[in-house]
Amino acid sequence: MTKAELIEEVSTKTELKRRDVSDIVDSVLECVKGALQKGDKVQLIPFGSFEVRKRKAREGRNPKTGEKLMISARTVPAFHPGKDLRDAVQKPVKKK
Amino acid sequence: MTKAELIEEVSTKTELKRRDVSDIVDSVLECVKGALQKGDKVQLIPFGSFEVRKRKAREGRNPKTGEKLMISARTVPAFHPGKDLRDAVQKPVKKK
DNA sequence: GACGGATGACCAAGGCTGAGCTGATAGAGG
DNA sequence: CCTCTATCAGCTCAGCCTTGGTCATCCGTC
Repeated sequence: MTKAELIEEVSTKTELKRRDVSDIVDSVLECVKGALQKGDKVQLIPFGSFEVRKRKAREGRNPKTGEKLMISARTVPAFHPGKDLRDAVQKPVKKK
Repeated sequence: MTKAELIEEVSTKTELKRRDVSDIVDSVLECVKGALQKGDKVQLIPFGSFEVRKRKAREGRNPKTGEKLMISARTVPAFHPGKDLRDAVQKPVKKK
């Protein structure tokens, strides 16, 4: 599902202009990005939370050449799913 | 940052009603959840992608008692950050 | 606006899985 | 049309993930 399809679906659901939906979705992503830049956590309860994770430096490896290389410590964006999402994606094999 | 603050900020940016923003954000999350339930991937380029990840069954451990326990295989929601996000959360040490 | 219900964070310790390294290409999205 | 992402290889270690109770907080209702 692409952003266009998502916007299509949302505009249908909410009966709002696709332009507005697109605008809002874009702004939401901008805001989340901004918050993460500031190191803030974004909580979309009960959907999940966006947060930044510190990654320590480690020894990686070039999968093509097999050469060892140093991966510097970095900050990566992470998403922690909420209960709603975790439950939703579970296969209906086991119904709780 | 909570959902309310996010909506506040987005409504300010887009100059749209807070009610509409809230409605749309909610619908977006619903759509993403639905797509993930179907096993689809949701691409919010260049922000990132939501996808489901298969987790193999493994032997866990009760951190309280130390007892071993079997963790059944499961499907978990995951978020893969896009280039924009990955770059954004990096410390401004290196400005591109 | 205030309260209640619900959800998330937190913590313990330890083991193993999965992410992620490069980079070129192909395909698709904006 | 340009940019972005997925994909793939093999290998390694670090981060995560488990339970469960409690506390804070967030959302929604009244």
